[in-house]
Amino acid sequence: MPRTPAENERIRQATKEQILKAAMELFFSKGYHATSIDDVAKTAKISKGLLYHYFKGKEDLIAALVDLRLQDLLFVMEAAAAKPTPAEQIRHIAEGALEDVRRKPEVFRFYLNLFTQPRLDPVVAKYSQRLMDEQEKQFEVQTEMFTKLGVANPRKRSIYFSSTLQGIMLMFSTYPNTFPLDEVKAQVIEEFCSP
Amino acid sequence: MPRTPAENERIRQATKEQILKAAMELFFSKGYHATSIDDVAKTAKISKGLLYHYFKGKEDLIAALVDLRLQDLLFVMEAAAAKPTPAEQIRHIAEGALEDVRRKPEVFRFYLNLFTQPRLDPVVAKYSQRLMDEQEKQFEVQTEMFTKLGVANPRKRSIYFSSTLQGIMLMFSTYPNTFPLDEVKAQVIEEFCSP
Amino acid sequence: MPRTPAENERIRQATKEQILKAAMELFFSKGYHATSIDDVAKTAKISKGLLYHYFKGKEDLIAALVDLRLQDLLFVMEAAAAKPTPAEQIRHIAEGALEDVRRKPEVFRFYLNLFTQPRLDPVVAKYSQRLMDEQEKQFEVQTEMFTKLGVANPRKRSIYFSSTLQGIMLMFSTYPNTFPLDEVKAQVIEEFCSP
Amino acid sequence: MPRTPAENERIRQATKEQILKAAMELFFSKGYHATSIDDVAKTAKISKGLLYHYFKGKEDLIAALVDLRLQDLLFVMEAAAAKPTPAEQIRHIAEGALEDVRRKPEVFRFYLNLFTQPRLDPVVAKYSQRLMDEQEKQFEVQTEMFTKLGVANPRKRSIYFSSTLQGIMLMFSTYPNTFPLDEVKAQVIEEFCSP
DNA sequence: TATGAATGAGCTTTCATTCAT
DNA sequence: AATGAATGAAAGCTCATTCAT
Repeated sequence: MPRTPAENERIRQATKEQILKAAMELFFSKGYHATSIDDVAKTAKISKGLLYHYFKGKEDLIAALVDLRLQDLLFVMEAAAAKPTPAEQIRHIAEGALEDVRRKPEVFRFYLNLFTQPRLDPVVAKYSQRLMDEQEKQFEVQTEMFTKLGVANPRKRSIYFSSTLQGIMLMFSTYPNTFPLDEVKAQVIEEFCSP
Repeated sequence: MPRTPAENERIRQATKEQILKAAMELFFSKGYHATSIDDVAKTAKISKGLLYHYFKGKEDLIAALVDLRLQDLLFVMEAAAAKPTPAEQIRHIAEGALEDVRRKPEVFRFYLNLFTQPRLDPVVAKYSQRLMDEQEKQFEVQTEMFTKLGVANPRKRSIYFSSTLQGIMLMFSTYPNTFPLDEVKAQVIEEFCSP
Repeated sequence: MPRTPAENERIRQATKEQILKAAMELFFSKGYHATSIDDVAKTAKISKGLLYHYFKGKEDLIAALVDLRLQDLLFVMEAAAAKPTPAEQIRHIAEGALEDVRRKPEVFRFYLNLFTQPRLDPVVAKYSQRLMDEQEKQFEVQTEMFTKLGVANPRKRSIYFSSTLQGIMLMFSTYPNTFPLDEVKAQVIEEFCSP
Repeated sequence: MPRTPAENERIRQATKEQILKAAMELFFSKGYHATSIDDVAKTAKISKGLLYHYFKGKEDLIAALVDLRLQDLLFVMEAAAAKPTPAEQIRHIAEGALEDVRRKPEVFRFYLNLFTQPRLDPVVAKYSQRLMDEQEKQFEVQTEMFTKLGVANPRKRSIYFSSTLQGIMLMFSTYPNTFPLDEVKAQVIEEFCSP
């Protein structure tokens, strides 16, 4: 008797997750190009063939990871938007971003690396672009928050805020052991979360 | 009739530069992994064999590019150190960095990409490390400047300054057409160059 | 409640036919090598596993198709042999063959393609051989017909007849839209069906 | 000192020929699909890499072979056209074709196999098409010859001639040991080369 | 009878590097 | 100093077939 569709679906999801987990682990530590499909399959303890049963190819793996990342970013943004005051909203963005990088600096590092990929890389560029597009969308929302906060030049303020935040995350993910994240975080919040 | 040794040396230097120029052009636009040795040789209009005569391999090319970059960074730092007052020194660092990224955003982007390379990439990681080491050294010098400037917590201030600067460069190199670099630059200088 | 054995048998036959129909459709249009087992199963709307339940493998599919083809050829030959006079017998062969190719040029094309397969193709060659063997057997029967017809050199005549017929079928199946099959058929019959 | 361009060209041509010869040998005996690039490289006694240095891929090999074939066909046709009378022209076509298949039945067989490839085979179909196109062009020329010969319905006559010729070649290449080519050839010439 | 997840051998192709000249 | 023919390891991917259910 064949497995039930539900059972199959369960197996599918479990295996896909297993594969994505392996891909993450390897991409994060060795990078996309230095990771081979064979590596991923071995790490996920499945055959290469099965990997191709679930993903169209190596590129599909990074596409899936980028999708997950975009969901995460969106999630933080939505949680921020749900806050009652603009000050709290901006504070949530800052804290969300900084706590995220604190927990998994190498993950941030990986996506930043993807983000800074040369624009003509034949495979990776399009995922870099997706991340940039999302960031741009979120930037608009964030500018609106600064407007409501009542600062003088909200667009410029928003840019400066994003730059500072990105810079901190970049620095922290580079020197996770020595960077004084708490202090810096406090200063950011002090500086940007009051009108 | 054989060339003179001096003539030979001139040709050698010219050819090496030609190769490095080609490598830069390609690495900056397509990235290290997507660029093949064949590409570099063709772009430099020389044979693959000759390329291997001057450079040990593909990795040696990126090593040379990183060396050039380190020289550039050092040069800015030395010029800054030569300024009479700490305020001017810090201002020079900020202006040097920002004008550099303004001129060649894709170059900064490339080195930032290298900088954020996963730590276990078997070939690229070590150049990533070199850039990090140099940045750390410069950070110490810069902290000294902030000390002389007389700010309360110079180490923290220096970190915050670096983060901001790096963040701005990252953002500008991502959105070179819309980022208001002049305004932001003015603000940075205002914020960090007075005690 | 279990199915009756008769019911089971009916389902078996229906499924096998479904699979063979799918295989035909795909082999005829894309060819044996370009058709995957997955294609066949999907087209037949059954699972891969079930396909393997009914057929030993991909090769078994082509074996079944060749068997069907041989039956068809045999059928025409037997119908011809049943005709009262040799002239009518030969005429029946010609008409049978030409009407067959008229109806399904791509089918003839496929078997001709199989027929002309290189002799060392590790999987397909043996089916090519079967078709050749059958044709040879039929050729003997046909030569006997020409003998009865009373032509001078019946063997040579039979060969010439077969060649002409095969040539016409080849040409028609290549240019089904422009080839004047009726005219040519009439000429063939005129030329070969009188002593 | 590097090799001279002329010397390089000589090496290139020799190696390319070596590869094409190996490809022919294998394609003719095992078929396109059953022949791997590895087979070809091993037979040509070169590395796989070198094969790709000279040919873009497996498909490029068959493209080259088809080009050679088209040249051969064209050559026969031009030689025929150079004959003074239409009867001699047609005779030359018949003899050219039949002598060619006599010499290398497996070559004809291979190209016929290619010619009869299913129309949707993703790689091979286009070369099949090229052969068909060329045959159609030659058919027009041949029809003109029959017109000059003064037969009643030259187009039909030309079709019938081509069909017969193709049929003979098909039969001979199938049964090269028993097919009475000389006799049949004589009959063809008798039948088609007089007004 | 029926499913589709899972395997693994083998394929085409790329590319850093070497080597004869 | 200079060329480009030649190599070979390793990559991404396909697919006939098997197997647990």
